[in-house]
Amino acid sequence: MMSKQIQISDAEWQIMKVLWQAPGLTANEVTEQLVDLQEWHAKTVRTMLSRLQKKGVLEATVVDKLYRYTPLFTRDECIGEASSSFLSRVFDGAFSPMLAHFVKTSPLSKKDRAELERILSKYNKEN
Amino acid sequence: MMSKQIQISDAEWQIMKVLWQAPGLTANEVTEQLVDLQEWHAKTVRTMLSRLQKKGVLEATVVDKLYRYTPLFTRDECIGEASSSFLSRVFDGAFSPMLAHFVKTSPLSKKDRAELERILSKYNKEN
DNA sequence: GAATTAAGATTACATCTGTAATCTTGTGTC
DNA sequence: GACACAAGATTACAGATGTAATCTTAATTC
Repeated sequence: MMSKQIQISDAEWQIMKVLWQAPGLTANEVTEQLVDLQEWHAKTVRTMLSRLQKKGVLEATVVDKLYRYTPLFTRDECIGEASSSFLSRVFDGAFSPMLAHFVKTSPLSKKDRAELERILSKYNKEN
Repeated sequence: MMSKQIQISDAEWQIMKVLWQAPGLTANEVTEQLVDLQEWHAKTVRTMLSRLQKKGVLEATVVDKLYRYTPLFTRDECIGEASSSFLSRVFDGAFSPMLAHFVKTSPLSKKDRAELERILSKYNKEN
């Protein structure tokens, strides 16, 4: 479980996404993954990695004299953190108004809605 | 419509919530509303109000020699902004994974779920 | 009218973020 | 072994944020 109060910033999320996809990359490998998408300088990526390590979100292990970075929390854990922080900031922590908002404003395809209904009914049965 | 790139911080959201509830309050009135909930100093509230005004989120009009603050955007507009920013940061902008996450992890009551299903089916009919 | 207040303006200051540049050091090259 | 290069460490620096304190000024009170 994430020990609360760990904040992952916008830019840091980009880094984390890469490392959840491929844990254990080196700084350079992370940079390569990002260069296509982002306009980040290699130095910038290194800064992010260090900060994330300092925050305790990443672990750096030396392999062949190079640091390899690995997330210490799962994507789901971090999503949970970010979500509840967002939820309390914007919706005072109330789930259903938030869901209602998203369902109302989102461009859900028929398929998306079917999926959601499936999930809902599944959870209806369970509790 | 909010002109994008307006960011409302955590603390600022607290202020905004008060003013959406009761537009046109003075700084002191806002402070009063918040003192029960938050531990904010009156000076802090004033700083927030000024910043929000500077950001163009609030408008300050002088009434009887006192500033009265009014939101320039509706709550829904700001929710929309915050949501899409959250959505793109955490879920790469993909709605249904986000919804699925929330539905799975949220402690929805039977009533909440019923409400959601109602909304879903309503939107199913519409498009 | 001198002193006190209270509102608002200005300033403060540490931390976090985005975005790197510079410094240090070990390693490989001639 | 002197030199260059690359990885990592340290430093930079402006804007945002949280959280106020101080300064200015106009109105209020003796």
